[in-house]
Amino acid sequence: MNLFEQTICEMAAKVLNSADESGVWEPFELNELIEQPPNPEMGDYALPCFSFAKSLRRSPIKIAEELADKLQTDLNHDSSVTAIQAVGPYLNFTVSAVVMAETVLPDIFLGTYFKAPSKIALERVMIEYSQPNTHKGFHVGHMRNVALGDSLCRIYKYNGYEVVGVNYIGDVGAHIAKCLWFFRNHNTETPPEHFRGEWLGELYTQAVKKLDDAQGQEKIKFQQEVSQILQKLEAKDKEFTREWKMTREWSLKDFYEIYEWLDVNFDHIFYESEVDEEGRKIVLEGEQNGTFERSEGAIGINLEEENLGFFMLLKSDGNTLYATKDLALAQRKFDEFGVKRSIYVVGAEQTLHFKQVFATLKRMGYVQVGQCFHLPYALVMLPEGKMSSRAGNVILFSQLRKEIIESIQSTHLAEHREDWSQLELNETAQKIAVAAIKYGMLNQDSNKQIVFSMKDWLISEGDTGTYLVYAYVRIRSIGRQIPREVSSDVDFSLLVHPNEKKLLRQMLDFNRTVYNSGEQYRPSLLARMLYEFSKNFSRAYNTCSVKHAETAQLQAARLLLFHCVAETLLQGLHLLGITPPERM
RNA sequence: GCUCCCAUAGUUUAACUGGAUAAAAUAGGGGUUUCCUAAACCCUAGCUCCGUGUUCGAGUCACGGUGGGAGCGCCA
Repeated sequence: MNLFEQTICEMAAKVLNSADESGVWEPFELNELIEQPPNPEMGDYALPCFSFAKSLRRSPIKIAEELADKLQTDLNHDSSVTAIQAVGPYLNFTVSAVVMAETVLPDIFLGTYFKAPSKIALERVMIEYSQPNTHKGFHVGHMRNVALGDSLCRIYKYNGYEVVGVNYIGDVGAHIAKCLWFFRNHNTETPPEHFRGEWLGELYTQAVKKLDDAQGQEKIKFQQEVSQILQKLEAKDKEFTREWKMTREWSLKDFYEIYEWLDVNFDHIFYESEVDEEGRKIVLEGEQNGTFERSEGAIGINLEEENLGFFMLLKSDGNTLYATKDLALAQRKFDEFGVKRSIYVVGAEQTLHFKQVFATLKRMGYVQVGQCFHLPYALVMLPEGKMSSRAGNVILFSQLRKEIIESIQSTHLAEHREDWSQLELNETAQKIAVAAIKYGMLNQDSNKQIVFSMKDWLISEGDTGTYLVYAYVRIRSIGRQIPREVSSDVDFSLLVHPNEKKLLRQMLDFNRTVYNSGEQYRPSLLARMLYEFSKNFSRAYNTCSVKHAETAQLQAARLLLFHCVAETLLQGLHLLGITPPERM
């Protein structure tokens, strides 16, 4: 509850309790009801009166009128509330822009505002995301996961949680055997200098195709060869292990380069290869003590009670499954990392899988499963259907990155080519590209599919990441041109323009928006707020000039306001994983 | 066959979790640069898949359809 909400709730509680002797309204209860009117002319805060109708036995419209009448006498000149009016069934409050500015601007200027949430020390939470497979290409679908997970890590940290952001890389399994099979037996090319991991992904696709296309005797022969490689890998055969390690490094090198470019950092990286054995052990022990059962040669658990069917945990040939390793991984998260809360950022197609994993962990006696959450997100699709490394119809991340950078360089940065260093041109293009990609992945709800079309991602107008960073650089540009130090010692009463007030309101609500984004697992809330915020800045930029302010006092006040807008935008963008350039 | 997700201007998405006149972007039409970066701003036109129900009130909840996507024991 901020200063304004508190004042409003206290005023409303007082007058409600005097009107209704049967019930007692506490200010904090009323705070739950507080909303924001659809447009600022109606007011800044609204109290809907529907819920009072029953006990007061009057229509909400009448109640709002009566309350508004009674409250008029409570208004005085230095109050934070400047006007109260009834609009239909709503009681609307207009608050003082001056008080708002006094409340929020000095704190932002000093930086204390952004440090407040982290002062509350909350529990340790692990966020698992990215999970790419080695020997496959990193495509734009993987990017959605990375953007979501990274942003959530940043938001949770900001909100006071102790965050452990982890990756879980798939470096074992049948797809690797297929890739190596093709690499050894059918490949004629020499590995390229760069992006060897992507090249392996192509080999994998070719391997799948060759296996699918093969007929009769040949098909059987191929399948035996692949199966043999898989067994040799499982048995830690020296030669194959060496080859696996070498090619695995190629993929990892690609991944780490991408993470670095994206400014994504993990606190820890798990590999499937390290939990493989552990998982097998857990399942075999579970079979011994009767938690799991053998069925058709394989081991699994009957989850009919939970309405989740039969969950396979170990193949009949004794090889591990994805599920096997997930049990071991969960055990490590709880036992070794002591996490209280565990978030899995994984595609929605695995919703059933995680329900089964969590149910199995519960049967095994892990009470912590109550704090395990699968955060699903919908796929990035191609117009012709699902992206699949198997089928080879993917848009590689490296291609998206390359095209966006080329587009930025040629259409916008060309004009600076004469006077900027090559280094700055490159860094600026990178920052804008990262903004465009991450914002594009985060600005919509995660349970909605994204149909990928390259031309959509090259747009730099309107509701895009580029727009946000452009707003930021324009504010910084103001600062460079005004020969005046930013100071919080200004006359706040000069900030009277509606556009300025909108900005103040959004800054006042910033920390709450970040909090909600985290608790609801929705970085999109923050992304959208920042877009609206940038939009409001752009409007203010056109209506409230700093350079051409009528008086020196007004200039100083606006300079402070816009400086604070830039600081807030910088913080917000950072929480989305975006670092804006200082000029563009 | 069963289960889950999605459906809103021509297109891509919002709507504070059941509240006020459904809001942006883009595409379309028109305008703004002797003045802090026109990657911007202003004006204009255009929308809740179809039924039934729940209640003061439904884009939002329930049930039944239609269309798209995903999942359902040896893939990850």
